[in-house]
Amino acid sequence: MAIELKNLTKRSDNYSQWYNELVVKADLAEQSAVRGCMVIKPYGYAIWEKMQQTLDRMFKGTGVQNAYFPLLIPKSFLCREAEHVEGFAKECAVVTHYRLKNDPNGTGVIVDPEARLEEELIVRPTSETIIWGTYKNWIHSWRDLPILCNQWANVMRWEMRTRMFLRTSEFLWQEGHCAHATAEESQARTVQMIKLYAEFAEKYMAVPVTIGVKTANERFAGALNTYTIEAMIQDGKALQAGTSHNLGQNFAKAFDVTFANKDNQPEYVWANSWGVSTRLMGALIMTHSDDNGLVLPPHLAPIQVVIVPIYKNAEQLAEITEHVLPIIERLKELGISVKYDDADNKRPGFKFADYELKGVPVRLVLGARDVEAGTVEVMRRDTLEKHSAPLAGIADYVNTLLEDIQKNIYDKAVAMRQAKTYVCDSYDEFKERIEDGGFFLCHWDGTTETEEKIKADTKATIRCIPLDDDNTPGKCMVTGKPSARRVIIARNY
RNA sequence: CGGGGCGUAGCGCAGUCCGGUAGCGCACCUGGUUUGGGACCAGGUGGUCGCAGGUUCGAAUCCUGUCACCCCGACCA
Repeated sequence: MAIELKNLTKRSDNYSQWYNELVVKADLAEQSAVRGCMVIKPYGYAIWEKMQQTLDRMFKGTGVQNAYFPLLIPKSFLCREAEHVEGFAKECAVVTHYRLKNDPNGTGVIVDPEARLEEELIVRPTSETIIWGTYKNWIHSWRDLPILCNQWANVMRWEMRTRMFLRTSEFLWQEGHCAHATAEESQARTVQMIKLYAEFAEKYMAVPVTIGVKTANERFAGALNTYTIEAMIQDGKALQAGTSHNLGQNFAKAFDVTFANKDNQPEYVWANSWGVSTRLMGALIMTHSDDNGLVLPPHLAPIQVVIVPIYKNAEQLAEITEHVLPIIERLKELGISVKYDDADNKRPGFKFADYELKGVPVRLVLGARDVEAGTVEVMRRDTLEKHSAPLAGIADYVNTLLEDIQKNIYDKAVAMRQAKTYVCDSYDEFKERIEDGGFFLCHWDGTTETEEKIKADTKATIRCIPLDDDNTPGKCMVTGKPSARRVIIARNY
């Protein structure tokens, strides 16, 4: 198949199309028959699985256990927390009937009007309500706390406009829901989990992120505080990659979840919830990819090394394979996933392009020439550089190279973000420069009005109030009123 | 819900203005030659032109209606 990806550039006006085409051609996903939903194909899902496995390991290291709660939520549950229902009501899919029947007027089936549910069920947009409805029965005493549960699930938000991985009607995610005996413990857990997400993003995805707090405007519906990790995409836009919410006692009060504390006094429990979704796939793709396709970080690449033999006939292939097998064995010993592509229905040039498109970090090529010279050609996906290396000890060499690539693409992403992060004190200058994207570090007077003015004027929003140590006060860029510190303002996905 | 666009083979498109045998590229099948950066030659398979009406001897093309999907907004992780 001819791949035309190289004809696209990453100018911001067609970045979206470029991204879409990349997702489809790299065989990650495709649009489904259901509007706004996507089919994740095996290769795309393999990357998601790597993410899942890594996150799961990290969660378990903090004492979190996996559980599963129902897909359908009674409407009355969702309505219990006022802000929560306000936040999600506009985008919920609703189950109203439980049966179909043959259409009496012809062919096909219709919804049986007799089978109307007494109470409608909502397809979960998130699970706080059903989980707190359940936790109520689990929690009686301070000895039952904390409860640290996570679930891997799908959720549905009936978005008007969708984009593959970044915003689909149905998406896969993980949602953690913790119940604690004290406000301090719950707050500590909220921060712990956002930091865990940041570590995952930087160490495994090689995506640098900024940890921060959301403004009241951008906060999760029903939360006291929302912590976020914000990544920067190659076109300079921001992408919220994960959130952790301190829910205070809001949900405990809504669902009447109390426990007897050590003084035998009833007390509402303290809650937090945190999640990351298949949106991380979007962040991964948009951060590293180039015009040749995906660039996957070695720590998450389903195939870390591909070996392509060059041969003219079966005898040559047999000879090359003899040299390749020990390499594969040694790579596997080192825990490296390797694919030996000796298929003879595709020519080498096609394979090269195809594995580049799919972002495989390292390619080894072995032909008669190499066998004779005792060498192998090594190509690294991040820089597209190739060179010859000795066949002896090649697996260990590749092992080091993979770490090199991991570090390099992270450094590159950091440099890109650095180059597009600006300190700005003039609103006029801001309005002009925001058109080209980037993070703007600006002073803000802390009011929702100013935030909304910025949004109305420029379509940019306050992405977060960073958690870093730079707490220099100043004057609001817009109103001139006092500001405690700079915040990140950007356009976002 | 506003503003644009599109619907013709599995995919990407031309043909529509001006009605007259359904076309091209890729993919697929067969045979051969190839194989160190997306192979080439020859032959072949495949389509109720989104759907429903209408005009006409005749409609992918004109008229009316309708349904999808895509992009840009509003909304949002």
